[in-house]
This record gives sequence, structure tokens and C-alpha cells, in this order.
Amino acid sequence: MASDQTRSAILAAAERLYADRGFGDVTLRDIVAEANVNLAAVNYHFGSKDELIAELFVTRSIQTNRERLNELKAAEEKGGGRASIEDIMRALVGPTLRGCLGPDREGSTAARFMIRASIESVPPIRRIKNREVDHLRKFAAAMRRAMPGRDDAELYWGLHFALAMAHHTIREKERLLRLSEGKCDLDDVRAIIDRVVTVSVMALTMNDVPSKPALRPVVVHGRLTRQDL
Amino acid sequence: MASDQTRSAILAAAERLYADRGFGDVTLRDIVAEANVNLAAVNYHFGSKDELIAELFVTRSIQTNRERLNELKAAEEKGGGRASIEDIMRALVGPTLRGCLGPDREGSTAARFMIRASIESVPPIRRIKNREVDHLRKFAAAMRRAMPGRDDAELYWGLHFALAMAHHTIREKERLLRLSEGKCDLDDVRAIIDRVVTVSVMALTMNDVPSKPALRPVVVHGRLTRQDL
DNA sequence: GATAGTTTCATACAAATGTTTGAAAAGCAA
DNA sequence: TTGCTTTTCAAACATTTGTATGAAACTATC
Repeated sequence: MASDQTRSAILAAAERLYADRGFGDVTLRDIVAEANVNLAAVNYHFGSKDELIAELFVTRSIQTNRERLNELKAAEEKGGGRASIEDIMRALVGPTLRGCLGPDREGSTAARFMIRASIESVPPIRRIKNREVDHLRKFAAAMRRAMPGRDDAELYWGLHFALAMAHHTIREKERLLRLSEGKCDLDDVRAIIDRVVTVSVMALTMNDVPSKPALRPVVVHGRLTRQDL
Repeated sequence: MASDQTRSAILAAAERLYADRGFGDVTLRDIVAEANVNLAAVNYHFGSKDELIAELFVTRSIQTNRERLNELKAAEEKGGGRASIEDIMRALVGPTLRGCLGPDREGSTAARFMIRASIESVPPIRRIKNREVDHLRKFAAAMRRAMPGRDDAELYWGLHFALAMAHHTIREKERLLRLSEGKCDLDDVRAIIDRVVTVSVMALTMNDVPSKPALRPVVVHGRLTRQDL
């Protein structure tokens, strides 16, 4: 069928344009011009502009989520059913960072598209992102198995901070590059993942804190003290 | 002059509407209706819609930045010219978190506006945010004084991660609340600041890493080992 | 090769939106 | 008041945008 051809052309053109110029700047007319198809084709094949954007985003999200879960499963098998907290963190932030960072950024339209999606936050994407919670729960469950007895809130904060560092690095990589005047190497993805994982595990294994009183900093006079888990 | 009155009414109405409904959903006609002024008044007083948004954002940014620098200066005076790394981190993330989180969120239109600005990232605001680097350099300088001899890149990564945790907590507080089923207390701002500062300082004082090889995780088998600075 | 279903196309539609205009109103100094 | 500037106002402008339409072209099945 030639119809699939048109569909694919639209998807590819849209992803490329959105990746390059952002959601706000790209109109349906831009997309159909890039794809060499008729204006009406978008509504015919996707129903609406928002549904086109949604399809682009879910496709890429599913890919990332699958990678994450594969890594998680591999880590669990390696550990005989129970993955280490470090491997779990690595499975959580690795795929995203590997997909969106690195020197070969120019080749990957998908990566640049996901970065845009992370920065601009347009309605159809926001709606989908809300479902991401279910996906994250699987990681929370794995973390609970890896750190039994640990307070649940601590687990969630650790998960949250890990995502914070990963996503913020993707979102603000230009700024960090400029701020550090190139001293932070944003191309060494392996090192960045190690760094994020290390800090995340540290945050998670910090000090065991009694449930009620607020977590108190364990740092005194710029010096670090801690008790093991 | 009644002109200032109109100006202020527009600013107040715009901030309220943007805070409540986001930038994408609010038109100039919505704003002038809320402010009870004429449609043309916006262009007369601000030149354009984008300049109105920009003015809103710079006003609030200046406030936050001033608070940050005040805290930083206080910390430096307290330490006799050299602030501790912990106090620096606190000055960096404290004002933002205090401004945007907490149970009295309903009262503060400004806070909700800044959260929106952090989530939606509209062009006029993006342009301004680029200038934020100069502001952050002051904190980098303070950090360098607090941790002399430390590798610059490590400093920037620490600064970057601190902002990551703070901003991501603001951006995704709804998701974290839902993910943790309320177990993470997003109202206890004091505790959140402590938590972010603690992890930030940990990340900064981690292990001293030789400059060339990539930072290697110091966590082995889910167990934490570290060497002091 | 006729027919039914699918896809493409040019064009039109309709609504929204930021901006401009030119006159009226208000403020203010002489 | 008079004359000037500043501000307000209703209305119109000019685009841009996503979407809908109906006919034409194409495809496949019988």
C-alpha cells in the first residue's frame, strides 16, 4: 500500500522538524511540505495534529521504556532475582542518557525529538507523560526488593533525584557546557551515567533516618560523615 | 497617573492567568478581560505580548536571584569571607524551593507563575534564561573558594545536580506525590531543602578523582565505600 | 474491465489571535 | 479656558492555523 508510505513520510518529517525547530515553530504545512504530501494527509492518517505528536512520542517512549525494563530484567537475572540498587539506577537513567547525549547526536533525530519533548512540554505529550507513573512503579518495586526495610519515602526520593539529574542534564546540557566553559564533558556519556548512578546510590544509601523527624544533613563543617545502611 | 494603574492591573491579571492555566491557554483577550482594561492597552504599555511575559519573568527572577545572593553573602560573612559548601548550596536552592513549594502555594501567584515558567518554557522566557549563567557563575566562584584545589568540572557538576534536584522537584512535584502515594511530604519545604543540600554536598565531596580517567562509581555490591576529600 | 473501497489533492472554511488605527477621553500645564 | 500630551477605546486588520469537503486518482477484487 502506498498509504503506509505517506504515513511514514509524515512521521519522519514531523519528527525531524520538531527535533530541529521545536513544537511551537512547526505547522502542519511545514510538515507536509517536508514530507512532500498533501496537507489533508495528516488529518486523514492521524486524525489531528495532536494525535500525530502523540504517536511520535509514544513510539519513542515505548522504546526507551523497553530498554529500561530489559536492563532491569538483565540486572535481576544477574543477581539471581534481586538486582543491586546500583544496577537498578543504571537501568533507570542509562537508556535515556545514552539516547539523548553523546557526540553522535546529529545522527539521531529521535534523540533530539525526545529532548525537545522534554523541554517544551506540549499538551498531547503532557497527557501521555502522566501514564509514566505506572512504568516507574516497576523500578520502585525493584528498589524495594534491593533495599528491604528501607523507608518507602526514601526510595521514592532517590528515584526522583536520579531522574532529576538525568533529565536536567539532558534539558540543560547547553547551559552546563556554557557555564563550565567546556570543562564538563557532555560527550562522555559513559562517565555521565556513572556519575548520575553514583550520586543516586549515595543519596539512597545515605543515612538511615528515623521516620518522623526531618532528614538532617549529615555534613558538618563541609566534612562528610555517614553511617552505613 | 492612571496609566500605572492599568499597567499593574495587566501585570497582575496576566500573572494570575498564566499561573493558573499556563502560557499556551491564555490569550491577550483573556488577560484584558481579567484586568478590566482595553485590548489595545497591552500593546500600548508593553509593546507586545512577549514583552509582557518577559517583564513578568524578569521581575520574579530578579527577586529570586537577589534572595540567593543575599543568603550567599550572609553565609560568607558568617564564615569570615568564606562560606561553607553546604551554606552555598543552601543559598542556591533554598530561595527557589521555598518560593515554589509548601502548603501555602495557593496564596502565592508568583510561585505558581514561576513553576509554569519552569515547566512550559515559552520563547521570551527562554531568551532570558540564557542570561542566568552569569548569575550562576557567582555561585561557582564561591564554591571554588570553599573547595580550593577541587577540579572545576566537579564543581560545575555539583552545581548542576543541585539545580537539577531543586527544579525537578518543583516541576514534577505532582508526579512524585502520585508515585509515592503521598509518602513524600512535599509540604515540608525545610526537609526538602535539607535533603537536596545534603545530597548536593555529598556529590561534591564524593571521591577525589584524578582528572583524566572518567569518574568511577565508588559503590561496590550495593555497598558504599568512599575516601574523604 | 467494472465496481467498491482507499487514498490523494486543491481548495475552502472557520476560528483564533496578536497587532494596528484613528478618534475620543482624560490629564495637565500655561 | 486653551493647547498639548498621554491614555483609553471600539473596531478593524492581517495572518496564521488546524480542519473539513468533495471530487479525482488509484488499487484491488471479482
